[in-house]
Amino acid sequence: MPDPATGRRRALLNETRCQTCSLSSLCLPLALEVQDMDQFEAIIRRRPPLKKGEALFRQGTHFTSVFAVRSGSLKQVTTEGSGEDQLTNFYLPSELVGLDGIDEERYPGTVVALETTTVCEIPFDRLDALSESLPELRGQLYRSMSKEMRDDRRMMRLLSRKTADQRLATFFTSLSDRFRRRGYSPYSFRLSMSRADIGNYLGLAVETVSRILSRFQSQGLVAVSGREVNILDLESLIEVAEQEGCR
Amino acid sequence: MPDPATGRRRALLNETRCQTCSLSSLCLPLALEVQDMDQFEAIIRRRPPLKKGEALFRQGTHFTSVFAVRSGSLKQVTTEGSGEDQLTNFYLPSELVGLDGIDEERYPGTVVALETTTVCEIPFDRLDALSESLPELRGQLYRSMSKEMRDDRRMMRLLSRKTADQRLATFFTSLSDRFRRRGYSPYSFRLSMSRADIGNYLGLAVETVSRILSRFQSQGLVAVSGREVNILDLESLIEVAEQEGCR
DNA sequence: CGACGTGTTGAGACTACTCAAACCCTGTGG
DNA sequence: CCACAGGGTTTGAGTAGTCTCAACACGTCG
Repeated sequence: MPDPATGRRRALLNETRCQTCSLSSLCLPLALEVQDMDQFEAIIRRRPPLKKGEALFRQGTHFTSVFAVRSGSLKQVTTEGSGEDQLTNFYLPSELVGLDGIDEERYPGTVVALETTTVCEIPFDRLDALSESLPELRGQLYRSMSKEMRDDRRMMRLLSRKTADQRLATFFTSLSDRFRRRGYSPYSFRLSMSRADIGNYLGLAVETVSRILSRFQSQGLVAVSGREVNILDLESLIEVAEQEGCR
Repeated sequence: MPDPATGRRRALLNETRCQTCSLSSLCLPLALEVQDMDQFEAIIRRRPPLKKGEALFRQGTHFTSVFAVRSGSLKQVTTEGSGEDQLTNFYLPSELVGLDGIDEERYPGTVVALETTTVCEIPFDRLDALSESLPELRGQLYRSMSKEMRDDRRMMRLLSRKTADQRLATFFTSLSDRFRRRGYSPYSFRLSMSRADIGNYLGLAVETVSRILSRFQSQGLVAVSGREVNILDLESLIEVAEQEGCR
């Protein structure tokens, strides 16, 4: 009879195998050959699952690792001065958290789990060293950072040019797309974030988020019940998100 | 008597020497040892100066190189859909342009010179290859990208939480700081961008920019005459930029 | 059952936008 | 040398979208 503790340990080890991970086609080692993946897996550290509301790391603490989301979701919140918080990002499975901490060697925001969440910890010094001998890994790292910069620019455009309606529509179509890419339904999903989070992220008051959601519902674009979302007319939603010259 | 053409050629070559460049302490090779810098210089390509209004590259064209600004300034403009342009960044000397094109291998925006501008072209495949053998270069590249991500987050905060006054004040204090770091006066400088550019960047109408500048002037914070700027009270300007709970 | 967190709805206020017109440089051509 | 055109900038008046404040509804958990 096998020792249950060892069995559990082996199971945990197994879970960190990138080769068996369903996200491998989206995650950092995506471009790696099988033999290289072993090296990559060797530097990954397992983390116990985070409970809802738990912090992965806090703003200002020393930067040591980046993290790949394995399951669940997180938000990044930055507190500047004595002002109020700014929610700068939501992270879904396969996405890389913490890359913006490299420069100053401190995390520029607190990252909090929105639900039970598991992550792979990737110590950055080891990752950097490994990226020396694995050009594909290095390339993927450059691409990840570059993509995040592009996404940020898109967000800046949203915040400076789009109306509240367009922002919400963009938020939902973008979420839908991210779920689709990860193999989930693009039409039906559960929001792990509160209305307040959405508002903070999109630069809108909670009330505005709520109002517009109600209107979308009455227009037959979506069916929202609490945090449960059904997208009824993705086409029109995309149209709202991208309509121009509204201002 | 030396051939004037060769002389000119030699002068051009000389200008691309990082070791004699006044920006070396801010630029990409900042962390390199003298012997490594030679290797880095070997991959840099000289570009003829850009005239005001000329494009360094256009949105959607194939990504090949990143560029370090040597003198002058540029703006990055992204056109999405058939909507209007969004100005996503201004680039000053020593800053790196084009990093957001790595991911999709296409430049996500058109970058245009705001005045006569010289840049160093750094072919990315060569840079990537060199970053394999020069850990300091690789680290600096990671840091540059990470910093740009942090700056983007700060911009998102500005766009979603700050009033028009705060945005303008932030814009000026930030410019002032960037000039100071580059050895120019932090109090007196010439804007290379138009009011329209500033408005587009900050998510404000031109008229709003103009109005608030007039008010800042009457409040004794700055003296503005056309594109000539004198910061009279940097302290107060910073205070305006960071005041909280204004909304 | 009551309390709390979360979400919804309503009314009024305010910031920044749009439209419109005037102003001011700079360069150009007579 | 001046008149004039044209872009960029400033100022004014009215409007509209979003915020704030406030009350209320819903659901969950002790």
